[in-house]
Amino acid sequence: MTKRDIPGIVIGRLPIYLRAIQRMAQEGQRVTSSKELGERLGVSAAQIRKDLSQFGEFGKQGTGYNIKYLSEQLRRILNLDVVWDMAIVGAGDVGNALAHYQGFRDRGFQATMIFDNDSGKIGKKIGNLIVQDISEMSKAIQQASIKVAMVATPANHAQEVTDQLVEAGVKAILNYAPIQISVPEGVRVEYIDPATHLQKMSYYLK
Amino acid sequence: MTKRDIPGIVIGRLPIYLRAIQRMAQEGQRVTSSKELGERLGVSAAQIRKDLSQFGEFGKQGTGYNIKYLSEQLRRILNLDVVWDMAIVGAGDVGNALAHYQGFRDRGFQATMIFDNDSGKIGKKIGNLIVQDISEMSKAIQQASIKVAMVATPANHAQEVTDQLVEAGVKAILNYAPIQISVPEGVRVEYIDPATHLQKMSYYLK
DNA sequence: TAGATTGTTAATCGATTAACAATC
DNA sequence: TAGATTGTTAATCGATTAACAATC
Repeated sequence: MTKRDIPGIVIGRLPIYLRAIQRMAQEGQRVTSSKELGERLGVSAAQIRKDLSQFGEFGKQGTGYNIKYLSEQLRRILNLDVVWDMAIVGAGDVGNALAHYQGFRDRGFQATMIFDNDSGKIGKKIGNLIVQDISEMSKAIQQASIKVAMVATPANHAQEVTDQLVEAGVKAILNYAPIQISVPEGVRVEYIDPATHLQKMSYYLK
Repeated sequence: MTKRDIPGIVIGRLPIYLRAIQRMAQEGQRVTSSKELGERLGVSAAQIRKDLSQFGEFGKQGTGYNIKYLSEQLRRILNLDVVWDMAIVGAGDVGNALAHYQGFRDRGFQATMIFDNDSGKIGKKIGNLIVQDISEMSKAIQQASIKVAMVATPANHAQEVTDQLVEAGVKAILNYAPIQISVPEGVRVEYIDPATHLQKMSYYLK
């Protein structure tokens, strides 16, 4: 099943919009406009209206967008009306920080498993997870029907770990290893690599 | 001073190219082509040639690009022929992982300071850094002429911390707090928020 | 009603790709 | 020489913005 053809760049902005309006909601605000939201995010009002119009009509002329309603709609569109269980692969510093991170739950995700291949770490507790042997990973992920994983291994293990995850049925991978990984059609990968962000900024630095 | 007008989207791809060819170099490869690099990264060969041609002529017809030479050139373009000192703000799980992260050094950066406002953390050692009181931050950053910082505080402190960093002369901020921050002209900000990446993927998840 | 703001269309702008002469 | 691949131009494609009728 392929989604109706909405550009990936639009999909990528929806979580940004959602984050901003959820913050507005927290601050007690009830209504916003494409103008206000755009100013807060540094994007044009027209772009916000255009993006949202791909999915329906969520605003009212003259008044703008009801924050609670728009927030519900965005969460529905992004499939965030459920909480997705996640596996973490790698129990080093990054895996550790991810296991402790409190910010996922409110935003539709929770880490429920963490794996490593280091016998010194297996069985240890990190947050409320117990580090499992990576040799158990495939079985555990299949049994729990896990669809989302975060890879926090060294670069040289990222591809083999990815292959195992895909084999076990994972469909979305957030890769912290500083290397491009390849996956079959139908599996999504996003990358987090602080050094590439820093390097992009250092271009402007002198 | 403004750089000659090269699109930010091009600058953003250079670190990706650099990462890939440095890996090729590690694997002992001497030469590559826009075709090979493109296939590895999932971008078109034409795009790679076009991007690189913004900065000079780095290849040879018939043979391609010398990896060592291209790598040097990219590092020069990105101002990575020096190591940039960085400050970390926030000594929670994220700050801790950043302080321990071994991957920066090879890529042009090193964390040399970490700050927190929790008296229970101040004075403690994280990796080879000692957590300093955030009230000392401005002075310390100015004295060391630090230009790059990573913000790893809760969202509600990110803006005030940013203001202090900018005031102290920081020009590039990597923000891990899940909130948009505003900075004056001439200061760059990049964002890392795992939840937005996950939410982008979950759109495609059912 | 008057003012504000939406959703949408058409115009503009910018980025990507295809094609190819040059040349190693 | 023949084959490969660059750097660059022109064509295509896609994304953003401006403008405005509709309407709350």
